[in-house]
Amino acid sequence: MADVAAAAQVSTATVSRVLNKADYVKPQTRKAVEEAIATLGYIPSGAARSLSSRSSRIIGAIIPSIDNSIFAAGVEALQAHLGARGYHLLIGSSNYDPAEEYQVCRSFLEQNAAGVIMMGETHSRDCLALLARYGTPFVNTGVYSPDKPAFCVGFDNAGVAATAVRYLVQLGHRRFAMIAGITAHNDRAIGRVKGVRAELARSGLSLPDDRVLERRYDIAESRAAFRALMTRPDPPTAILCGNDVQGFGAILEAQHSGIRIPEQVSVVGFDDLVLSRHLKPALTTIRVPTQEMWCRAADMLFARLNGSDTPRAVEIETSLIVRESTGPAPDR
Amino acid sequence: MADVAAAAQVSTATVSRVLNKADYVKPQTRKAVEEAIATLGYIPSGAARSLSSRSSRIIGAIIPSIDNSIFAAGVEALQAHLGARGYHLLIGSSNYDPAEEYQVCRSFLEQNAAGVIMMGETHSRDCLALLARYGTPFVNTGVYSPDKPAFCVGFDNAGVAATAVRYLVQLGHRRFAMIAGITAHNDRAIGRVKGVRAELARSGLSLPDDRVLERRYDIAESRAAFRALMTRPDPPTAILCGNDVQGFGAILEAQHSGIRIPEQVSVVGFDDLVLSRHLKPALTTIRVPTQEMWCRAADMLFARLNGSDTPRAVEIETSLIVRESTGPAPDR
DNA sequence: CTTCTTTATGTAAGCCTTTACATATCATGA
DNA sequence: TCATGATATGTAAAGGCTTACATAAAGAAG
Repeated sequence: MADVAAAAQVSTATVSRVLNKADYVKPQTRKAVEEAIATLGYIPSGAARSLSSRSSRIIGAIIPSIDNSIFAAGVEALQAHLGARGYHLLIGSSNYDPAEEYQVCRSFLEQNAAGVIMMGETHSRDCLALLARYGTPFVNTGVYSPDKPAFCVGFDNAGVAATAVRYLVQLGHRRFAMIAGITAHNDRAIGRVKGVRAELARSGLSLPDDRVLERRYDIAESRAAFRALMTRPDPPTAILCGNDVQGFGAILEAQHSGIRIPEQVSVVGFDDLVLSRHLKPALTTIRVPTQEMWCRAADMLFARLNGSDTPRAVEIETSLIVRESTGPAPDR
Repeated sequence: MADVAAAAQVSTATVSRVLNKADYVKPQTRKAVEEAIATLGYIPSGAARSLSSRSSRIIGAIIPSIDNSIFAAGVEALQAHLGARGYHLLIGSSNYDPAEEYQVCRSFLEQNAAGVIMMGETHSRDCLALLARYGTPFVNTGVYSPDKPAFCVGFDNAGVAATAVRYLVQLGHRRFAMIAGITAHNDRAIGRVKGVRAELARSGLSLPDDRVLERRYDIAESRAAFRALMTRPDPPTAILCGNDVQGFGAILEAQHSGIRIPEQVSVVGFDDLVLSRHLKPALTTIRVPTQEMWCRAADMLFARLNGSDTPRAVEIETSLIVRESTGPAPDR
């Protein structure tokens, strides 16, 4: 930086001002500095900047599992969004484990992250305490809870799941089952199951515990779950899946075992991954604008970082995408 | 840090020594410091550490596109690997564009990354110059070039692709086609095409330019490519895909348009994504131990960072996984 | 018991910025 | 012409750590 200052015949303070796009700097001076920066190939030290300004241009994102298209797409979009604004993305995964989440969060604070994005709203006390102590803003994604104090951007998982149920009930379905995500420490999964139950109750229907199979978001496990469900004495005519990966499992297993979707059983996914529309039958699912969600989360962080205000809870719009995997309930 | 030092009744230098697990520190002193750290909930400042030590615990990874299972799985594994060693993962994506790669690389150096992992070995001059100037070690992944100066961990794309061709030739195939990745700036894609051509040549066969369709790694585009290939007057009996996503496109399109795989045409993928074995027919493909590859890349970086030595080029083992999408060439 | 090593700890400079404060320059209106 | 306020730039301290160097304590050797 001293070299740049010397080359441009100004002080380092001025170089800093040019770098930070702020304050008064004569256009002419600015130009001289920018040229010096370019010719010298000067790259400012992020460490020094962050040490000196006690804030970094790093945003941390804690993803349950990057190895899931829905998160991968989100991370991709987030990275681009941050990059375009001069920010860097630090990522960590929690494996749906609050303890790991805490560790990752700690490591983000170690790097002096300016903000943190997390999935869901269930976090360990320690994690929240840490964030609070450092005054680091964070936002929860994938959930929409206007009544809670935390910032969030997402949707009402229960409500959205209910939409799918309503549609199936209209199609005449009465015997439901679910291949749900593992609900432990996963409020989104919990919400979806709750939403399904609540909506069924509204129609005087129910979802016995033994018709809710909690499985990891994994094709093999979901295939097995689908098979198990369909080989029962009284198989469901409609299966709601915790996400599209589980929906894929159902459809692929049906292809293999000759079960006809939607004639024998309707299947609904959640997320609308790219593959969903290409499967045969194409998967009816809930579309979630993941990319938008993550970018909004970043924007909320930015807003808070520079003092502009932002709504505490942002709801993003989801929609039921009806494709070929759902149809009228079979006659009995 | 001063607080910790005071609480443990030592100097900050000693706290630093405890933190860095080095030098002589009496077990008793170490214990006192560790307790002080724990009770005070002290988290060292990464910025200050990196400023002072001119090295960080950050590794940057430049991924062409995170939104591709193969990279997502790699990133996931890498993140866990680094996290377990106290390192942080900064990610950026290049979209297969050297200019973007350069920018990302620059931003990593800004954060004083200790090392960088990139895909492939085709990088812009500027990018390499930057890395050299900062003395930041990097390793190329997905390629194996023992003769080149850069560190790398991967496999010989041409050679591996040739394996698949050999297998198909043995099955009696003579009319080949390829749905390849976009080869611009992508040495892996180039290598695979080259390998296919070379191996065909060895059998006295050839692959006309109009039988190599370069498409993005995208299901819709690959489906269209497969359709285009199969509706020609003289359709191929074997199609090699640039990766599994393209293989999925082929299989899914076949399901939709009633083309029988492998009776009419054999299809081979590349990567062995999770989905491949679940499709119908299951996709014959090349298994690549991605997770291992990325972790090895990190290890090579670590080795260089602490002066231990490491081979310059590491080859990881791939294997042809024969499943249902390949079979004898149809009689003509 | 010295003296010399080895081991353990302390002191303080330096890493590269940002930023509060000081200073200099320049229109502007009286 | 001269205050005056706005604009533009400089000075230097501070931020939290690492580490070279200095020093103190503890064994080992004589």
